[in-house]
Amino acid sequence: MARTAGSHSDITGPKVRDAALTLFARHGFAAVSMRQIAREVGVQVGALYNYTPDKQTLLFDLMQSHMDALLEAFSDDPAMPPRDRLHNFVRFHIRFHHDRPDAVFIAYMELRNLTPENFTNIEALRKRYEDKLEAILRAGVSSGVFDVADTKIATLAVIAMLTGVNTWFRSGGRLSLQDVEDQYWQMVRKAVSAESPA
Amino acid sequence: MARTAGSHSDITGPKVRDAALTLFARHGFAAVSMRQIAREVGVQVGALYNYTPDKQTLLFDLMQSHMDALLEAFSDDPAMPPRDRLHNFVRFHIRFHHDRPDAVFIAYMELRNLTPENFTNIEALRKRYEDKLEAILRAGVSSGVFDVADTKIATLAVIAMLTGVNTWFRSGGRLSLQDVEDQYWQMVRKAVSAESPA
DNA sequence: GTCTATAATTGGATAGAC
DNA sequence: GTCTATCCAATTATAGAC
Repeated sequence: MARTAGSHSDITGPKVRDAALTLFARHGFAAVSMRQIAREVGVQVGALYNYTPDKQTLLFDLMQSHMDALLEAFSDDPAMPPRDRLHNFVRFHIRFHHDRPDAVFIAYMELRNLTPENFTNIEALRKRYEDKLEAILRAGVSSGVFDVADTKIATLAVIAMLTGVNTWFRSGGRLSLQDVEDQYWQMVRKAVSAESPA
Repeated sequence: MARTAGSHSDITGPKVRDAALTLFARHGFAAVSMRQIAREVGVQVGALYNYTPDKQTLLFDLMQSHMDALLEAFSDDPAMPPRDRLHNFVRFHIRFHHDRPDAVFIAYMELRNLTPENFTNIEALRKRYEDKLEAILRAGVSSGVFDVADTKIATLAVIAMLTGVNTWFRSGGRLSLQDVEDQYWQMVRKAVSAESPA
């Protein structure tokens, strides 16, 4: 029952990741030292290296976990009408990103601090997520309910618009997350919908 | 006529700013050393301090110059129809940002590396730019040609969408900048326009 | 698993010669 | 205006005791 004194791998591991996530988001990867992370966790700097081979891998693992969770959490039903699938995507994207602002911030801002191999890996995951939205838009264009000149551009435009919510929205203000979801959905829906003939 | 040997303030000054802009955009402010900047310029590190009191001020000056240029370059005519004013804004924003990707990147990514006072200053400039778009949207809502639930949210949504172009578009590919402008204009126009009754 | 101590390097900024 | 030399603080990562 009694553990080795000072042994806490099951609890320290997550704390290292949490501390790194918070600090990297607040100050930036390059500006955060391993000593700062250790202080936040409550251990000495040497102990961190039981949980990550180096600082770069720590960053990469955080980004990969985030992208994996994103891909895992999104579900889409190709049998549904494109409009409903898009509505589902908009709500999901806003809510998922709102729930983890630090991870989102890091995943977008620290790409340049990844080694080339790690960068390629993360970009592939991002591409897989974009492809899910593009499939929805393409289905809608095929059936005539959507009208966009280029589904790839529309995909990037919609994702940029939705992710932008994280730069200004925090719960507890004048608007609820539901309000935000509703308003962005109206804008996205109109932006990609086919217009009724004049 | 002959200058003091080694005196090049008129040429070194801009070179310091150019080098800092490029390096900060590529690697991030915190990851770039004054020695790296000096090497890029072709001087020793001590010489840099003739052009900036410190590294923080160098960053701030780059961001402030960018925001000043942005505000200076945009022109709007409140007498024109809101739809034309919005079209003008979309084209201007895409083109201006496309022309200076490094400055745009820094202005969005390095806000957290500013001192609190400098941050407040830059944010005020950004707010002034956002207000220009919001005024256009408000005019269109008033006249009935636009329909958005909240002009502030629509402003942020449109700017996020348009600025997103910089993350993927580079001249010389499959699409011209004109193509991109046209497609984003269609999406923005539809997103904020009043829908014709069914 | 965590600690202390340390190696080896690099950082921003300054002083003083030219 | 630029250079060389330097100060002092901070960095990542490792070694070895417990």
